[in-house]
Amino acid sequence: MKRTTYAGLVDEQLIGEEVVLKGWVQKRRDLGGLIFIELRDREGIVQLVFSEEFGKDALAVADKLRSEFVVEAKGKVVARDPKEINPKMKTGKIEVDITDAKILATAKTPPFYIQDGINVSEDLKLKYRYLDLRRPEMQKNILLRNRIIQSIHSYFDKNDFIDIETPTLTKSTPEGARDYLVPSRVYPGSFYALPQSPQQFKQLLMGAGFDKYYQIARCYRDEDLRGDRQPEFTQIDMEMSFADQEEIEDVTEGFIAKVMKDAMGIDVKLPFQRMDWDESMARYGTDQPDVRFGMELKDLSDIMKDVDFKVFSGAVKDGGQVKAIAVPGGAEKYSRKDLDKFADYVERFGAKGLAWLKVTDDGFNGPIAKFFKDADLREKILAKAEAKPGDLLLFAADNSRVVANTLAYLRVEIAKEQDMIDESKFAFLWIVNWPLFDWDVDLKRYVAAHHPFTMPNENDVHYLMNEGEDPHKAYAQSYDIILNGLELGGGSIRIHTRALQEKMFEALGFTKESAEAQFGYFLNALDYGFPPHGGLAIGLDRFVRLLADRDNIRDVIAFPKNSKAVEPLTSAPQPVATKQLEDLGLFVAKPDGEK
RNA sequence: GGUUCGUUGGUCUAGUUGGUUAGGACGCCUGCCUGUCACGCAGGAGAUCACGAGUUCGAGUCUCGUACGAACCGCCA
Repeated sequence: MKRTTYAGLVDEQLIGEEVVLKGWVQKRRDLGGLIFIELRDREGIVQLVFSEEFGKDALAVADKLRSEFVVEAKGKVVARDPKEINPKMKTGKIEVDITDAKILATAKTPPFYIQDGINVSEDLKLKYRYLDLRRPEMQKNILLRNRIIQSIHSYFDKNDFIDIETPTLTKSTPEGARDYLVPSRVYPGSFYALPQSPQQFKQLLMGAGFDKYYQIARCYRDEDLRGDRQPEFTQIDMEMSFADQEEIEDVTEGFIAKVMKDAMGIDVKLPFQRMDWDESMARYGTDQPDVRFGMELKDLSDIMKDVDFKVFSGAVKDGGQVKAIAVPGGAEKYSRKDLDKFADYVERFGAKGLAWLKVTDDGFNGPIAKFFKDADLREKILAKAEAKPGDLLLFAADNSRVVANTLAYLRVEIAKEQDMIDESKFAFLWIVNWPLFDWDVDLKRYVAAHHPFTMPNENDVHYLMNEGEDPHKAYAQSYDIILNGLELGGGSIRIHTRALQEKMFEALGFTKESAEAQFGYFLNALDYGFPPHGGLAIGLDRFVRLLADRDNIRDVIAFPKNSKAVEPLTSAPQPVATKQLEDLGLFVAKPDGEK
């Protein structure tokens, strides 16, 4: 018997027709001489009816059916009696009277229900991922991911981009994340690295004259995991020659608009909002702001620099800042206990505490209110913080980094608690004009804010090229794209001349020799006529996750790793046979405590 | 590397001040049932309370350690 349609696609159009369906038993309801089976496949569920009057043998088969048995069934689609219609089911107006049925596979009782919204540990779901993936919500996520991928291919193909594969066995690089290494059998002691991104190769492809490149590329980073981070992940990677920042942003907006239309049926408004990095840090304390709500950070440093409250005035005098957010109506909503909890939490950002004031009709309330009795001062604070009676003012006073982290966290957390976010909105935003360098506190040196191939702003090139100027003052032609307060991806215009690229390495603390050793092949390539070029990469998993409205990217990846980078289904990683290690010339040190 | 929380039949969970037979729901098995759709009814099986040590007359419960899991910080664009 050949399948004629999917269970989930049987509808009123097919009434009177004979259909052959194949799928899994979702549910069996045995009423004796009458058995109902809910049959599930990737498109949905339909009710099958087994009774002696339709097929005696089929009824005997139905008697044996259990959850998750695989079954094929032939029967006639019929309209249900009006009083038997199930409005909760998409296929609830019809059912299939089964004349023939056959069990294709039996099944053990699954360790969890194959249905949406189950409350089961992530561990168990990952161990039986093939069962987890049978659940409709997971099927939906994976199908959505497919739709998005097809949409991306179609967009880039139509716009004359060329899909080119780049190696996954490549060279380790010192900058950025920790590499996954692959030992070489042919050269014992030497290693390939799995790419953190196809960055170098896509630039070389521009040098090769391919002009417009894209790839849906797997990338690998050996760092600890988070809800939105997996050790292997997928990037929508693209690069264009002879394009400036604006053209690359246009292409990106075009592809995002197409994906939103194809996968979600949503028309997004173009162009997206653009904001300078400096402004984003000042107003939101983060480079990935959620602009779906206000409650912005207000700088009160000037007002606070001479107040009696030493925590504030001292922070300003030490070169730091005092900033605040005003929580609308927060004076009532937040108790001292709630605020203590926030204070505990923000300690992890380095904050020494959390100062707050409740705004009343005639002054301030709270432990530090006594320092702010002066009416003039109060007016200044209220005006600057844009606060009114009934609001709660939350302050951070410290260096700019601690202040930003603390208030950025509180802003988002409180907005979530107070339902201030319109969840139906998709707020895309470009963050542009990044610093070219970042000071790394631990390494005590400058690192590339984006990566070492990023082009400085046209007007800042002199900081690098002229002797005696400070290269670290330069800003970059780089851009990140933010969706609902989460970084989707980013890119930059790249350096395409050897002279500037060498200066860049120099500014990052490379010696001529170390730059040559690490990136010599790339510097040499730049000698042979590279076009001006730039590009961008977007995290596919994160993008799909946001569109699927899930909390964790695991939900949009078929076989993800758990939070300890283990894949519970296969139990990878695993030790390997000594012979394999010998072939590779490897010797494994025993963990501490073992003999 | 660090912080916090967790681990009780297949699953989710209750478990009091440390006390006698570890309770419930769903699922599973058997039987009955021709209009169910969270089907119903009757009966039944199913637990090394993660592991190890300690305190105690007595530990699911208290203490310490270990393993595993989750979230977060560090790390990572």
